[in-house]
Parts: sequence; structure tokens; C-alpha cells
Amino acid sequence: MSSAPSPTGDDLVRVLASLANPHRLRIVAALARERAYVSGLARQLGISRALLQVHLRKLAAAGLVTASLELSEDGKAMNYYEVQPFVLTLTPEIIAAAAETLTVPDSADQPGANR
Amino acid sequence: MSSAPSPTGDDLVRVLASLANPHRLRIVAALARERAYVSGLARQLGISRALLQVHLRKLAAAGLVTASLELSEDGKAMNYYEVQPFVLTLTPEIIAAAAETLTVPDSADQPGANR
DNA sequence: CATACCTGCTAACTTCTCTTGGCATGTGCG
DNA sequence: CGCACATGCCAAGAGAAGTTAGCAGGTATG
Repeated sequence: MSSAPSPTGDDLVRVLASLANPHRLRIVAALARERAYVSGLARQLGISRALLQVHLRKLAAAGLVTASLELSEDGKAMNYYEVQPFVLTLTPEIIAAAAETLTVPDSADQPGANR
Repeated sequence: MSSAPSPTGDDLVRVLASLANPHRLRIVAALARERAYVSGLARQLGISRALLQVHLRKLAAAGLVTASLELSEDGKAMNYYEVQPFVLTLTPEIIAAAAETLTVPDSADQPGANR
């Protein structure tokens, strides 16, 4: 069975854009091995928290990762991220199908107002 | 070589980046149906030639499309583009594997298979 | 109560990408 | 010869994305 057979054109662009970045690739890779909280992950990857936040946000917006706020035993608030299992297959035909559902950059409105 | 070649991290980023764009998605879609020459394709997509050139160049750099210069019957030079058949499957695990071959944005040079 | 760890946000800078418009070249046709 | 259609390239502005640094708040522990 296919979990993501016919993605929306806009959806596809969002997912691809979120993956087309070395940092975010490493983030997904790290989370694929093990869920992690923001500060720890930033340390592990050797990047700043602020930077990581932005990338995580983008990955979350594409639906590739999810966050869950938890309390550690010593009472600290930890925001744990984990990858959302996905299987995305790309072929020229699949892209052709997705391209037809692309939002036109015309004067019309635009659904996903998340920016 | 198998049908699921594990791409280099940098390679993967390049391919993903080349696809993460509405115009280029439409270009691939159009070429998946039928090969086309630059001017005709630009007309068909409703974008300028200069813009199309840039996008085609990026797709070609990622290896997704190829060009072949031909002469039409009336002697005009036509540059025909066509998609290169590909099957790209993405999962967290595949990404984790590819991420390990990512070039570090550190020193000046960037070795190929350094790991 | 200072220190250490966790969280998040915003302002501002830098860098890359996208896009347009113009220019140059070549061939065939009325 | 001027028009139509094909190719290409480059400069430059607008806009989006990436990145850093700093601020503010929370809960433990010595």
C-alpha cells in the first residue's frame, strides 16, 4: 500500500523544499535513529538552537517531523521531536500528476496561509 | 547498480532542490509527456525563455533532464529537452544513509567520498 | 541566590534564488 | 532587407531563505 500516492503539487513542493537542505537532511537522519529534544539535538549536530528551531519548524510544516512537549524527571520541559515515517516515491509520471494540482501564482487566493 | 541507487548526500540535495519548485515541477511534467524545445515549451508553460533556460539548466545539473540540439526541416536549430527516467524513493532511513555522505561546509575544498 | 539546564521569540544581517529585460547570433521567407 | 522564429548570455533588482546574537521565562541544584 502506498502511504503517499498522490501528493498535492503544493504539498510536494513543500516536502521537497524541506528536505533540500544539508542541515535538515542531517536532522531527519538524526531523528530517524532516535528522537531527541531541541537543545540536545543542537549540541549533537553542532549548530545553534535558534538555527535548529527554524529547520525543525520547516520540517514540521511539511509534516515530516512532529514535536511533543514532555517533562523530564527533574522537572525540566523537554520538547522531543521525532520523524514521521514516510515513503515518498518520485518518478516523472508521479511528478506529472502532482504538477496538475499546483496552485497558480495568479491573482487568485492561496489556501495555506502559513508564512 | 540497482534500481534504488543510494545517492550521495550532496547529490540528493541537488536533486531535491531542483524539484522543489513549481515551475520546474511543471517543466518535468511537460517533458514527461513529450520532449520539447525551449521556445515551444516556454510558450506552452507561459513563462519567458530566459526563465525557462535557468530552470532547465538546474534540472539538467541534477541529471533529471537532458538536451539534444537538432536541426528542424527548415534549418532552424532546435534544442530538444527530455526527462531522464528516474525512480527516487525517500524514507527516513534512506535519508539517514545519504546524510552521512554530506560534504561538510568547513574548509576550502570538498573531498568526494571522505568518510 | 547564583548556576546550569530547558524552552521560546525577534531583529538584523548575509547569502542565495528567482525573475525580468535587453542584447547578440543565426536561418528561412515574402 | 525586414520580419518571424530559433538559440544563447548577462546585468540587476526583488524577494526568500539561512544564520547569528540577544532577550525573556521556567525549574532544579549547590
